Amino acid sequence: MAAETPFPGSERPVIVWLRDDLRLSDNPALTAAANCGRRIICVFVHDEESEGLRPLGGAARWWLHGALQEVDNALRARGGRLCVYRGVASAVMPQLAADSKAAAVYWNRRYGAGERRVDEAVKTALKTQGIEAKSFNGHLLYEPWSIKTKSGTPFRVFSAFWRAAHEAGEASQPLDVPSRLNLFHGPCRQASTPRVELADLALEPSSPDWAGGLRSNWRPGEAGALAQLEFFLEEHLNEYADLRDFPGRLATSRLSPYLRFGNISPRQLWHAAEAAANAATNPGVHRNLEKFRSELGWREFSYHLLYYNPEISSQNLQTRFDGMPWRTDADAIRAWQLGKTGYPIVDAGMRELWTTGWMHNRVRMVVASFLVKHLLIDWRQGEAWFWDTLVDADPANNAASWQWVAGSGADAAPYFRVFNPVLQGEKFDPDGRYVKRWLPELDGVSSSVVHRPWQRGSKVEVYPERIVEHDFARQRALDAFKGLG
DNA sequence: TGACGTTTATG
DNA sequence: ATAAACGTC
Repeated sequence: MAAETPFPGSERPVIVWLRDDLRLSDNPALTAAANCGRRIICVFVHDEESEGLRPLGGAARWWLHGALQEVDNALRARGGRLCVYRGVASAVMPQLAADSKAAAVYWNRRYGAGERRVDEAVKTALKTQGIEAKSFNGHLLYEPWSIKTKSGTPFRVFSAFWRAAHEAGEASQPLDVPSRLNLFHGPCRQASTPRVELADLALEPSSPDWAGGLRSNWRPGEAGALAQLEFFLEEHLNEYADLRDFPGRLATSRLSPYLRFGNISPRQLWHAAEAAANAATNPGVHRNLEKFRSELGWREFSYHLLYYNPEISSQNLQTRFDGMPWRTDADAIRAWQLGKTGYPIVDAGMRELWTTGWMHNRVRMVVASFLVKHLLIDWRQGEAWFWDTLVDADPANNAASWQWVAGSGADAAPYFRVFNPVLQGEKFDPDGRYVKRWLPELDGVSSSVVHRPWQRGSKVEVYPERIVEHDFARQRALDAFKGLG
């Protein structure tokens, strides 16, 4: 067969390398490519081989598939397509750039250690080939190196970090989808590495197909993100501060998986929330806006911690926790994973997670506290389960939040702060609406005992026995903490 | 972005 | 007698 030009056309194209920025709006790399006037090739490389890249969990893989599909659809609607490859990115990208005779490769930055190593290797290889490599900020309001203490060290306390972030200036305005995209629409051939179909990546579960609950609860991709944002701003922003902690109210934004894969950007949320607040007339608008923004702030802080603590998902930030006498208890872990601990608020959360790939934020704190403190099981076990089951499993947020709950984090909850799952349930799910949604065992149980079904008179016979009793577990956790010195 | 036992204030 | 307030984990 005669050799054919992999990417025909006389003019040298620009490659946009998409990663955790699966959107067309507010995408600085894409906008820069559009502005440079060259033809644009949009590329995704599925890299499961490079050292230091953590393989995605099952739920996240499902989301990634849907988000990539949506990017491809959006590009096709504009006369282009998404070119998908598989392999070691630091080899594939330079080869692809050479084969396509690209003038430049643009991407939005990542902040994990392994990801930065890969991106650095790509940049070095491209420059050796005389190809321009340029990176942008599409993932954060404030990149880690732009926020520092007066003495030049990274922040370790959220409130101080967030105050300094405000002083660093307002997040910049989001970019529109480029009005003119000169997209490449050819067959995406490459001489060295064959292009693959999205389905070839096998990101979706096949048999058994466990993704039904995910499919019926989520619509991955940019259009789904914008729809969810509009719904949240319309229905829930104006009661956000008061109701976000009540899992029965569905008052949170539910935007986390979209942020994780960059189906929407924090800059878009920052400014869209402000616009919605300005248009509202009810009292407390400012308080709700600031509360929502501070949740974006926690995400920023997590990325700050990840950048300065590359091993955050495997190493205690406070090394004294290395001496914690974690228990080995496979039965307890299994009961926790399955939502059969005997505590309704814990069990409801874990079943919501298993069914939908997501869990309400308040309940995440309760189930995490239960695993780490009541069961004395290493937070890394919980982090790993969340990594595999959450559609929003995020390299920064997941690890930083688990360490926060465990008490091993930088600015962590004190270890002696042990959530009482009964009181948390009664306080934040007073009518039992949330636990009943996920626990059919509790049908018809009165709200007065729905969070303590073992109590005499609750008439709950089928509910799992408590795997550990609260007072005992609390004391055991406090003793273990005291032993850390 | 807790819980809990104890003390103190108020009637 | 009950509820704030307080100290400790």
